[in-house]
Amino acid sequence: MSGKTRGRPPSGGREEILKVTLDLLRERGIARLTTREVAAAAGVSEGSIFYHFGDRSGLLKAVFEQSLDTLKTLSIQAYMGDDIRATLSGYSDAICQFLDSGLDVLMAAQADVELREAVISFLMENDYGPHRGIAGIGHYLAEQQAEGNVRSDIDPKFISYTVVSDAFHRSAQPKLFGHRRGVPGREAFFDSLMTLITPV
Amino acid sequence: MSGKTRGRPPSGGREEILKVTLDLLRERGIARLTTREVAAAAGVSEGSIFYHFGDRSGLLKAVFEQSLDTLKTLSIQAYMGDDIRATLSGYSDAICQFLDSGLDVLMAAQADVELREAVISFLMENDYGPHRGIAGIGHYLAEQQAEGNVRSDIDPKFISYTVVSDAFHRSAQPKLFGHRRGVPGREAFFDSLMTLITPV
DNA sequence: GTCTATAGGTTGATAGAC
DNA sequence: GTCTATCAACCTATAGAC
Repeated sequence: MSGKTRGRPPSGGREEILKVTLDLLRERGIARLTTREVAAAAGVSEGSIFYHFGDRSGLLKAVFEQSLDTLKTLSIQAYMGDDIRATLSGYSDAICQFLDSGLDVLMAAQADVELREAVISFLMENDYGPHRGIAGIGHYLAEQQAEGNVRSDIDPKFISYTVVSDAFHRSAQPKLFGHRRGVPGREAFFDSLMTLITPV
Repeated sequence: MSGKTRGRPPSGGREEILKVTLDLLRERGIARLTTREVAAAAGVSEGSIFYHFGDRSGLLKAVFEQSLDTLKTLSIQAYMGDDIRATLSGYSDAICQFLDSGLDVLMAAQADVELREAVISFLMENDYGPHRGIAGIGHYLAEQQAEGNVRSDIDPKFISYTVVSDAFHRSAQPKLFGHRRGVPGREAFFDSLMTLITPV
């Protein structure tokens, strides 16, 4: 490996196919995603798609893995600070940003058993999943608790789970139900949360 | 209307088709759901499917609406009592029970723009959605708060949202990620929640 | 209402030239 | 690596008998 992304960019075709596929997937849904339309939208021939990805399934898996692999860089580390609220809120925001497209991918995979299993395997192998975020926030809060910045009678794990499941719900509800009714604004959510966990 | 389900059951064929469709949909995914296989599994001819539902889309919409319409009977009313924990826990359990198949339907609909929009319209028309549960729990907790059974410095709406988003996450994570890591057990979750909202 | 048979239209995939 | 055919398979939907 001499650097970069490991031997590729001879003609951008492959990357364009990946990009277009994800776009079409999110707009029209995986059921309407045909190799024909991908080729047309990407400005390449169908042959190119099969040359690069083998088959339709291979194309989809590549798109899924590329999308989900952004989880690699998603860590609370980048948001950690003394301001608990800012830390939690910042990280939550980053999770939502990932889920905006990540959830579409995850849900699209549910449309086909084979893809479903492939995606779950990929997540397993890389240890990707909500448990990471939950654990990360949990450790952070435990530290803050040790320093007396968080009420001592609560379980950090519970709070961290609450933060992650909020981000999850906040991202998923609009997609599945078409609206945000019932979901508190970010500010309101963290206002309430801080009220609960701040020592008296 | 003379009663029952409004003029139907001449031969159970229609109901069997609906049942089998939902089963196949959940097992193999909507992308692999063909009218051919539904007919075979239901023990009817393809013609019957089109006679009853017009087209494949009609079949899917019928299945979706039938599944989602069980939300009609999902209310906190049935679980309300003086024991706050039992009330919340019982209702949460009922939500999860609905989501077990409801989420599969909701996510399957994401596979096709047309279905996606049809489902969202259906939900809108019936005012189905998380906001209902959130509001219901919110009112209940506000009452309990007025009676001094819930800490007075917290927003009932925040807690109710937390309960619903937990049920949501608890149901969704196993489907999307294939495991429950990071998700606290029901008991642990409500233990922590009660600790937070119980007056000192 | 249910079945059989069949038509019509897509779609994923391959082969071979450049 | 990319393109231009082209194919074989499959799937939705219809027509007509019972």
